[in-house]
Amino acid sequence: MTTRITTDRPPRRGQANHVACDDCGLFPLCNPINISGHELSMAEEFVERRQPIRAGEYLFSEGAPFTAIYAVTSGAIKLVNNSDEDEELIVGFVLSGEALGQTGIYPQRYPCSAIALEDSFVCELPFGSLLETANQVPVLLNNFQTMLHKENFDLYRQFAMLMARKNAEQRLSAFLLNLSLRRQERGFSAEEFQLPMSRDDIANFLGLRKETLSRLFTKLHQSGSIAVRGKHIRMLNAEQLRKASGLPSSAS
Amino acid sequence: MTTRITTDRPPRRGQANHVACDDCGLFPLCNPINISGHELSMAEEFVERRQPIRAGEYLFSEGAPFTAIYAVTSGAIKLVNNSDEDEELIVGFVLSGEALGQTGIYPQRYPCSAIALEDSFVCELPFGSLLETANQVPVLLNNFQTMLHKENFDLYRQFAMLMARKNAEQRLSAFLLNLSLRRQERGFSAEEFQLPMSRDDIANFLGLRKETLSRLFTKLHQSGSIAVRGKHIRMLNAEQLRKASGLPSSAS
DNA sequence: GAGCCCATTTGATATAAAGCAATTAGCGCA
DNA sequence: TGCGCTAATTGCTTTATATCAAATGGGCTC
Repeated sequence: MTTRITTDRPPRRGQANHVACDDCGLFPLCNPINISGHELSMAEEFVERRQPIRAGEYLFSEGAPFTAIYAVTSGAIKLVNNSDEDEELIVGFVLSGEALGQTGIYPQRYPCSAIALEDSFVCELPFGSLLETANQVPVLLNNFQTMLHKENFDLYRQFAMLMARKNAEQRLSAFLLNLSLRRQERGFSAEEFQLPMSRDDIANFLGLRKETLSRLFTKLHQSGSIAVRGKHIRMLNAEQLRKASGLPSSAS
Repeated sequence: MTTRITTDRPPRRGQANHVACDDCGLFPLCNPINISGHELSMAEEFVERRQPIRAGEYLFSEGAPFTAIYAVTSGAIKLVNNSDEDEELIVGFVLSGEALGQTGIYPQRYPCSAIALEDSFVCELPFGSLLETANQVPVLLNNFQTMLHKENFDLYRQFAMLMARKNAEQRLSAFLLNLSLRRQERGFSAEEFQLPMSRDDIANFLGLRKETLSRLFTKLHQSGSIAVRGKHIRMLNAEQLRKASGLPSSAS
């Protein structure tokens, strides 16, 4: 085996592990008018492209003033809440192609910290530029609102309310389906991938202990739903996993 | 003991059990400009005031087109998700003075059903009117966005993420503190009140069994945190309850 | 390539909550 | 006021997950 960190397949377009612009969650903001003919791109002027961030580094910190929205173009980020003094509380993971920081808009402060799970690249869209341009391009603000609402609903409200009532196996099943689906949405393989986070991080996010989580990985492996080898996951039977998740139809 | 249903104290202003307009969550939308001198009130023209709704009746149904935002002026409403075919999933409670229906804006459909827990009154603010007026009064839209973000953060994101990791006692403690705080915000007594919902509803919302919940009420009662007699609650030691909730400082 | 460190897995036991059954209490109605 | 229905409580048993402890494994450094 080589020393390559990931065995992910490349996305539909662009370089391996890097998401292409038109698969990126920030695309509707970077390119608010992309209909035939018109070409207003904020990307050229405002977006700071491909900034590197090393594993463990903070992209922004909880409570810091809200200045920019980001998109992960490669790698992965965890969102951490430290308000509970003693231990960190992981409130979400941001995958390659997904946006983060949007939720800072309401109180004008980031509600959580963003920490790189592995060496990553991000694009930065300063919020000031966004507002300035929004006056000329109303659709921009609309795109932003849509993004916010979608995120609030999909990522937080539904998922968290479900979590509160699901048992350990259902939580892990739902989590894996969720990751797989999100990868698919960004043009990555939904069937096979490397988990960017540790077992501890998953356990933290799902409100379980790492021992319980480990046993569950073993159980899902043995039941034939997935193949697990360390962080490498292969989805063998998504339908079975969906049943195990206790979710109605399509996991958010 | 008399046959009066509730022993709630009256709010700061207005009739007993009815919230006054300026304690109402819809106030910033009904009266977007209430600064000295100006008086633009949507209330006079558009708001349908004090519509009665009987216990068990639907105010709106999950999936129905989004037409209006409501405020509960007296009584209480439960928000129910029926997407899980077999059983209902209670995703929240709306108390007197609070708004509901706002979250229908994104997909233009109500994401859950609203069912009266007891005979109640609501005000209705048609969304069409809101949009029309918003063109003339930009601050209106801003108030609306603020309301949405606040709700998404307070009511759902934080609360639900906490729930997923809290044990039964912590959940119930947090729930009671949350109710108490919300009553206080609307000018009702935070120390003593009637629960508008059944034990089954609370258990459903908190992801617990009613037997577990019942034991916990007994436990909190015996520990001196609260006094319970059926649906009547008296908060005896909020600080103790806060500790039991495992929440950092002020429960949302 | 060997050794070390830390993440992960596995095993054994304790504990919290669910599940089931029976009793009690509250409330509407005759 | 008493009856009857349903909600709520309580007791007992089972199950799922946490907890504690030990063993294994993978990746990194030298």
